[in-house]
Amino acid sequence: MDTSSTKPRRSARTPDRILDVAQRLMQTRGYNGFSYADVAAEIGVRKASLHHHFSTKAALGAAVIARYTARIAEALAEIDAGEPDAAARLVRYTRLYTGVLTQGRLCLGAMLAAEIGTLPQPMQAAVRKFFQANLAWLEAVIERGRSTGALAPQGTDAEAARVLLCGLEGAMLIARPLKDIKGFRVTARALLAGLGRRG
Amino acid sequence: MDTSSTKPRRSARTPDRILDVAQRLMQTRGYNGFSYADVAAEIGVRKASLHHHFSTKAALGAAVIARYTARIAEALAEIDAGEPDAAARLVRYTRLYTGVLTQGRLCLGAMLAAEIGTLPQPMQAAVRKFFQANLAWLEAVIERGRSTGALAPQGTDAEAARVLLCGLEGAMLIARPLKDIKGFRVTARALLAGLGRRG
DNA sequence: GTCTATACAGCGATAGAC
DNA sequence: GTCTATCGCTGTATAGAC
Repeated sequence: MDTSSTKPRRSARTPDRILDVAQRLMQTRGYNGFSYADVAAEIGVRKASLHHHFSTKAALGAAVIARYTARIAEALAEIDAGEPDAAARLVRYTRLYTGVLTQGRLCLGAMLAAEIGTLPQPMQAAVRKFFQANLAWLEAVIERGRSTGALAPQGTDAEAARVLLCGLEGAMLIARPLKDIKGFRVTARALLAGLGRRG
Repeated sequence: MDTSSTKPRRSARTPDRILDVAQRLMQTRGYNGFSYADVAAEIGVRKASLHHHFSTKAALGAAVIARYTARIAEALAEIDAGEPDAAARLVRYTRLYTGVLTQGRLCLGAMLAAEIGTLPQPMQAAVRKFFQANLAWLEAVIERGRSTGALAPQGTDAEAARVLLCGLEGAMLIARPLKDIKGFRVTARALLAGLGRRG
């Protein structure tokens, strides 16, 4: 999932800059691994100023995941609009992940999934929504691919969607400790191959 | 990965009890999500006493991941000793994951992988070693399965090993926010099916 | 909208008595 | 090996001036 920001121009409004920095820190260090002090230092304001825009850390976290999910939805809609072929749609989907990983980031959903038990309740619900949206889109694409003959996965559409989502999120998760982005690309390709005609 | 403890009997020595509690907290809340105070309260001692056994939190964290990796190695050796068939070995491997998940825990490796950028350097290296050990074992099992005809995965043995590892870790990661352990089981089964004869 | 100043809780860690 | 006591720091959050 890219969508780190459409254009991280310095002239962005302060709330957006806060969201950008908070999102990057959440994707690299986790929700429990960053503080208002980190964000403030990077934006160039004082901690207290952040509270004017996002009253609590929980509110900031919720805003970040909400924007992230919305941007993913936009990205998926763009893929649908630009790619008629199901297999090509999935390739573009995996490229979203590659984009994030090459920035040294983890998918925000994956990071928050790991921390799920420590998150404020609204964020927990948002994480769940995020994965459900991804699964729903993938399932629809796979269904389409099966009907046109572009894809022939084993098992149900829902199962194939989940295998792909879990495989990509897991590959991203593991790529960073292994310091092996190339391995992620290979794994992503193998996952797509598994959905192919001979799958 | 189970190995939460061979026997969590209450009469265990204090260092072991500390390790047990710390491990469970690390698997449920993450390294950045628990404190000495949490462990001390649960063990029934004071924070200062923990420092007598593990001088720093980093040392405690390193001890937990080292023990975890060693126990996994034991579990894999047991599988090798007890199961000649490659496919059956993989089934037992996935059961290790199911055991952890049904305890409400995440694989320790997966949790620490998410937090990797915030961990003390020795822990980062240990996480990497953990995944390398898992991949090496899986690759050997898959190679054996291919040679006996029990398995016929697409791609190389290394690719198939990585797809399985990433798929299982990712499925575990996502199962908790989705509150869907059943979905994990289905996904694990689908991943194994993908390595089968028609794969 | 940003600042200074501050409150207050929690953190990891240490000293020294028992 | 465990305790009490405490240190220094960082965390989130608030009050009120500018």
